[in-house]
Formats: sequence, C-alpha cells, structure tokens
Amino acid sequence: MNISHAAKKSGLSCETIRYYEKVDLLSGVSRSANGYRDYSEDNVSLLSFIQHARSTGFSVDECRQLLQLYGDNQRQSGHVKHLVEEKLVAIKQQIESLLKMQNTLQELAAGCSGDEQPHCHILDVLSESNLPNLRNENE
Amino acid sequence: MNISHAAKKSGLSCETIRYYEKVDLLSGVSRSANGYRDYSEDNVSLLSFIQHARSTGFSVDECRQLLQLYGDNQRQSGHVKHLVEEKLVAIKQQIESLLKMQNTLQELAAGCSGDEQPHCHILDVLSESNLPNLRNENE
DNA sequence: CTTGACCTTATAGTAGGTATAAGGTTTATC
DNA sequence: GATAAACCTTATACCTACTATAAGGTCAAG
Repeated sequence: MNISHAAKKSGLSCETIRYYEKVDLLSGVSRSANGYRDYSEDNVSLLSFIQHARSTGFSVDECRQLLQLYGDNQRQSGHVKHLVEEKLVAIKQQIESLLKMQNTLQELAAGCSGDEQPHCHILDVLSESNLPNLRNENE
Repeated sequence: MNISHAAKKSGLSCETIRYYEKVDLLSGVSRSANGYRDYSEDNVSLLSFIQHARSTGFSVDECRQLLQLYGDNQRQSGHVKHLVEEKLVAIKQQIESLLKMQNTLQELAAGCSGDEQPHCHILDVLSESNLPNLRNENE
C-alpha cells in the first residue's frame, strides 16, 4: 500500500506520516523496488493508533510511550492508565485556562459599545496597569 | 528603567521582551549610554498591554493589530470589539475540542482496570480501526 | 511521447518563545 | 585596586508538530 493510501486509511496526511517516520515514531516500513514506501495493514494500524492518541491530546513523545506499552505484552495496564490520567489533568488545566480567557473576553466585549466612536472600553481595560485577573498561570 | 525592572512591572520575562522588540511588536525603546535598553513608563504600559492581550488568547500578530488600534485615536471601537468577538469564537472552539478529549480520556480511564495485568482496555480502544468519535476536527 | 499524478529527498518556514554562548558593564566586597 | 556577582548585549540554536517548497525520479493514460 503506498503512502497516500495509508494516509487515507489512517486519517493522517502523507507529510505527517513521513514526519512520524523521521522522528522514529513508526519504523520498519518496507520499500517497493522503486523506492516507494510500502505499508502493511499492521503499519496502518499503528498509524491509526497514533492518530487516535494525538487527537486525544497526547504529544508525539507520549505516543512513543503508548506505542512502547502497546508493543510490550509484559506491560502493566496501570502504567497505561497512569498516562491517561496525567493527560486528563493537563487537559482539565487547559480547559480552566481557556474558560478564564472566555470570561475575560465576554466581559471585555460586553463593556464595549462597538460603534464608530473611538472610545473603547476594551482598550481601556487592556491598558490598565493592574489586572491580576487577566494574568493566567495555566498556559 | 532597565529591562529586568520592566520585566517585573509588565509580567513578562526579559527574553520575551527582547523577542517582542525583535518581531517589531514594541519599537522605539531608547538606549542608555552603555547600550542598555532604557524603558519609559509608556513603554512598560505597552508591554503590560501586550501581556494582558496575550494572556487573553490573542496571538502576537493580533496584538499588533490591537496596538495599532490603541495608538489610533481615529479608531472605531467596533473594530476592536470585532477582534474580541472573533477571539471569543476561537476560544469557544478550543474549549469544545478539549471537552471532547476530556470525555474520551475519562471513558478510556474508566474502562481500564489499571492494575499489574497486561490486558488494557485503553490500548484496545486506541488500536481499534474505526473510531470516528476520537477524530477531532477542532485542533 | 508527453502529460499528469504519483513518489523520493532535503531544506526552510511556522509560532512563540527558551536556552546557550561569548562577551561587555556595573556594583559590591575584600 | 582586584575580583566576583549580577547585570546587560548580541547572535544563534533549540523546542513542538508539523507544513511548504524545490528539485527530481516513476508510472499509467492517452
């Protein structure tokens, strides 16, 4: 199976697949006589695995760990679950951070007349010197 | 005022301030006789403005637009409000995307015993070929 | 036989910084 | 006056996770 077919099946782009190979996320892909990459069904499964993990918030490096566990039949499921729970905490922090931004933006918009006049409440607030509520640690 | 003092007052790091100067987000900072950057109160106000905008989710490029409007007393507040509302939409999309990830991760964790046994529900799910619910467009 | 659609590699660019190296300046201490 | 710590300067490389481009090889259709 050539790369564009593998791309369609895995939900990744060709460029991304080559990138994953380059950073050793996926190795051992065979080549046809003409030098083209030739993907097996197992290769595509791993690519899909990576796509799923990436879209669930795992970094490329974390995908490497997940793949290592996936390929290790001596693994302990507790290790996998631990990775998921850590990721969950990180995602929750990101959500918290974005909710704060959302609140701030909604307050800013609500206070601005949004007409053709130059006076603007938003700019007033952004230029205030002390705005601890605008300072966001979780980014 | 030297750069580390300006950093403390604005809530940015020295490196970030130099970076903002390099990408022309802040220009016209004067220099002392020894070549050190010398920040005025106005400079620091602009740095704080940028810090506020960045921590509210605006990109560096969007900060440039906000600063341009800030410095234009012919501006229309509607233009500023428009930027805020666009950002609000983007933030909401990001939150949606993260909530989906959170749900997925919670389901994954819930199905995994998390013990010393090798069998792992999380890996089973991630390696399933058809998981449209894991595919996330808003990233 | 040429056109278009594939494939290959290497390299550069993206955002928004952070880190490092190699050096100049200033201030405090001995 | 020497020296060490704590500043400052610049240029450059590194980071994540790709994406885009260039320059070229291969293959199937007409």
